[in-house]
Amino acid sequence: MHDLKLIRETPDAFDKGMAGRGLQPQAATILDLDVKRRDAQTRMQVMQSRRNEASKEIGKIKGQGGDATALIEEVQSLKDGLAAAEAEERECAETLQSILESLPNIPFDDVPVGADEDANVEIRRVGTPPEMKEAQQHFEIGEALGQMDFETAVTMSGARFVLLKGQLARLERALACFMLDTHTGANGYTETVPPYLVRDNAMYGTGQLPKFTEDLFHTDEGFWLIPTAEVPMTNIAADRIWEADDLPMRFTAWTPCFRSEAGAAGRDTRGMIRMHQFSKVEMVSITHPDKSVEELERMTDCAEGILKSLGLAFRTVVLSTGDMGFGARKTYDIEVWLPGQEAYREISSCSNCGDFQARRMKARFRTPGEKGTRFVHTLNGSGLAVGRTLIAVLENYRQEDGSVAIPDVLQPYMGGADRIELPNR
RNA sequence: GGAGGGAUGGCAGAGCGGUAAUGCAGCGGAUUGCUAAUCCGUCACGGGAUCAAACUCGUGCGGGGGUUCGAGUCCCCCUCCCUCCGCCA
Repeated sequence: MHDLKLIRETPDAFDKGMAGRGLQPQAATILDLDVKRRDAQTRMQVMQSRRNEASKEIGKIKGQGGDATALIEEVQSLKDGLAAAEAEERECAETLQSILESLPNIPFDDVPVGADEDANVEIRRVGTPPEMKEAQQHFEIGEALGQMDFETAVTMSGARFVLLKGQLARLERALACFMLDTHTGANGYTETVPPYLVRDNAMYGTGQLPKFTEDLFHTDEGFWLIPTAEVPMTNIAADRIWEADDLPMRFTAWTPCFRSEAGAAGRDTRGMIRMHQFSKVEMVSITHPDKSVEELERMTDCAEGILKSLGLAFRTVVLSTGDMGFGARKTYDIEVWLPGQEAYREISSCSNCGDFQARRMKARFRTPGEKGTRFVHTLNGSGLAVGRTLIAVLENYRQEDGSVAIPDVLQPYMGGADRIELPNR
């Protein structure tokens, strides 16, 4: 949600932000509506003022047993004009609201301007992709191990689902536990187990609604399945006034995520890169407005730290203005090296949303000694997508004999095992 | 699933057709002074005015309709919360 006052004050900066998103200038339309709305409001208020005054008078006269017929008729005569002004004011306000809530957030000035991912800028590369004689894709490896079963998943759920078994199932759990332990330990996040089903207002708060319903799953009872734990964890701050001392709040959770992938038909159809259901360890920070810029660096560092611990090569890119998500002002994507694809693929996305979500969900804070409240800033980042991390481990740690080595830091979580062997047949 | 109760400012809490009490917290000020007390003001959002204020008008009692000169209050619809019973991990 955008701040109308800000648009009034700096319409050019607003349009520049929208241009970066590939949108036409919006400020003129918005401000025109704003002027119309205020004009209608002013006319409305003049009539309301007269009505209130007369009504008070009527009350007084009637209380004294007098005749107020003339005044009553006057108020009656105001009705049509008042109703018209009210309708106009309301119509403008609703239109304004629907425009403001459907426009994406304004990118920071240091975000590269561009239409799509081609304009993203790589800012660092960490680690070296391993030399491999014959790299395989994760589904080849997983199926050879006999522990990654797409066929069975299809029979019960259709495409974009997978059944993991045995040590691969455990590897998923091991990865998630390792990530959670790292974030709740060294990184200072508070672990949560949030709801996986939420209502409209929560989805509106983080920006999935009203525009992106087609990406979501919905139940007959009116719940939405969370596409990321960002939704329930960010909404922890919703509709409250916090104390400045409460900030920053840092939450993490390991949850399933549900996405319809409506716009992704035909993409990543093989394997478990793009699933309707996947698990992810998410980080959310609720910060003071002055701290969100540095918090994004911190959060990205936390995500990268997991990859470093796992010994996986990756690169970090800044998304261009056209490639960023709806609510973000700046986003870092972390892409892990997948030998089977000979490509870096997204495994984490860390975003600073500024006050965009906070405004939608009325998440505010108060500072002692200051009057009034301000909106908090919200950030979210994957730390990491567990399914894709599992893929990365399989492809990067596959041995020439077909077995898969287990990274050192995961071995305690795998019952001490140091590799996953091919089945004896 | 059945039966009830409720939603009012940051929080607590009155009001039942005639300008939204009061308390606590916060903010501004005054005063006395010793680990704070007392008093006054302020205390949501929006419009107008202003360099900015003072000022002024309006809206706001979960949301939306209706009745009325006038609705927190009466009527209708919806949402959410709570309690009890039933069922259940």
